[in-house]
Parts: sequence; structure tokens; C-alpha cells
Amino acid sequence: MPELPEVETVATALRSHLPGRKVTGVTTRCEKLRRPMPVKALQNLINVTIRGVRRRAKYLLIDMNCGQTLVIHLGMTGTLRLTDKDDAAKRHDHLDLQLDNGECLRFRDPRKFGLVMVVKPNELGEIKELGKLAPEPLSEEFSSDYFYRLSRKRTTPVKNFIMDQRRVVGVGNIYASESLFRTNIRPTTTVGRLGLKRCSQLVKTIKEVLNEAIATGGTTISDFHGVDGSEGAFVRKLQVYGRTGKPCVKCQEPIKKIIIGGRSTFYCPKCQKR
DNA sequence: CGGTGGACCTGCTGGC
DNA sequence: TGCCAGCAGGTCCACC
Repeated sequence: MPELPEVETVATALRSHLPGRKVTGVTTRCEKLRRPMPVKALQNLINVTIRGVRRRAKYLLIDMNCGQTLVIHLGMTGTLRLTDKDDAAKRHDHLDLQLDNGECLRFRDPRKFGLVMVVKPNELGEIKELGKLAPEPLSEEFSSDYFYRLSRKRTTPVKNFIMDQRRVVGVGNIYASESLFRTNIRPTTTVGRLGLKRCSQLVKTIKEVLNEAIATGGTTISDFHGVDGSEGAFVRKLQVYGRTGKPCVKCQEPIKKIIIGGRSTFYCPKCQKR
């Protein structure tokens, strides 16, 4: 799925297309994703103009002129595309917003782990999904001190910790493995045992990896792509993710794959220390 | 509260 | 060639 860089890539693209456009029609083809499709609230967006597009964590926030915000989470397999209004919808195209320029914002999500909500912006913090979110990883609030303080006495593996959206948002399974590889930290390491120096390196590296991924338009694994269908280029910079058995780019040792917290995790057993 | 494991969905693929 | 277990970028909830 889309982790922060992929969502940011989508948000940036939408920002240059959507603001000022008026919604002329809404079509829903699915009753329930992670939550029930808010059909009525979506219908109320007809004839409303789009004010702007923001991102918070892995959520896309499309602010409307009526004072409502359309919240979309892409889950594992969600995509947003701008299509021509005449393009026939395919299986798993769950939501269309027709626009006044003849285009259509189309949300597709085969696995239905995504989320569509319509809320008032001042209620964003009260929504369960958005209320408990941690600082943005690219903000100053996500600092070495913050990380060090928060991780003391925590016994969870460092990989789980950096993927926990209550500690820092936006880091998912790919960038977690990549960030730990670059800092030579083994994913299984108990986070509370990392010293300030390694915490500091990890924080810095997470920012670096996310920024690089944003700069290259994200990572395309199977079905992520930009709103125009383009593919993310960060996939070519992956050093451990999905490289089981292949030589480590630093030491040639075969990359190992293990399961942590139910998720595939990749690391170099020689470079990455406990 | 903290940590873990399963559930939620559908589609693709690797290995027999 | 064909089948199916296993796996997929996320989040939530129940349980210890």
C-alpha cells in the first residue's frame, strides 16, 4: 500500500487538478469498505466546489467549499485516478466523483481495506482514525529526543515501533525495512534498548528515506501508481525489501526474510546489528 | 497500558 | 498445464 510517500505523491497530483473544480455527480458501487460507504453525505457534495487537498498521515483530505472534508484512505490496494468521464467503470471501482471539466476522480480498491468518510474539518481530531495519530515524520516534532523519550521501557521490536501510527505516522512495511537497513539496526531489536545515538540516526534516516521516496514519486510494487497511471521510481532504490536471498548491496551476504508482527521483514544479518 | 495474533477482502503467483 | 496455499504496501480489535 501506499505509505506516506505514495499518498503524498497522490495528494500533490490532485492538488494541481482538483481545487476550483465543482463536483457534478457522485456514483458509489460498494456498500462497505473498512467502514460503510457514506452514500448520503457523498451525494450532498454534488454542486459543491473543491477548495483544496491535504495529507495527514496516510489519509487524503479533500476540503470542500461547503465546510465538509472528504477523507480517503487507500488501505493496501486503493488507488485514485483521474479518468475521462466516459471511461467505463471496472470491477472494484467503488467511487466516482464527476467533475465540471469532464474528468472523473475514481477510487478503486480491490481488497476494500480503504476508507471513505465525509466529515467537518473541526471534527477530524474526534474521528477515531485520525484522533490518535502521532506527529508527521517530516515535522520537527519527530525528533531524536521525541523518539528516545517515547521508546524508553518499550519492549516491542523497533520495526513495530516505527510502524505504529501512534508513535510516528506514515512509515509502513517497505520504508520501515529500508530505514532500518540504512541505519544497520536489526528489525527485531527491542526499541527500548536503542541508545540516543542510534535513535537519532534512525529518525534522521526515516526522514531521508521518505523524502527520497517522495522525490521519486513513491514506490510501485504492483498496483500503486500516480493519478495519471505513472509508476513510482523508488522501487529501483529498494535495498532489502523483497530481496530475499539476494546479495546485500553493502556486504554481499544474502538478505533474510522473517515475520515480525505478522508482516514480512527484510534485513541483512551481517550489516544489521541487534 | 503494552504486546501479540487474527480478522477484514480479493487477486496474483510460485511451487508442486 | 492446472490447482491452491500463501502472500500482498494497513488498520482494528480481542485477548493475554
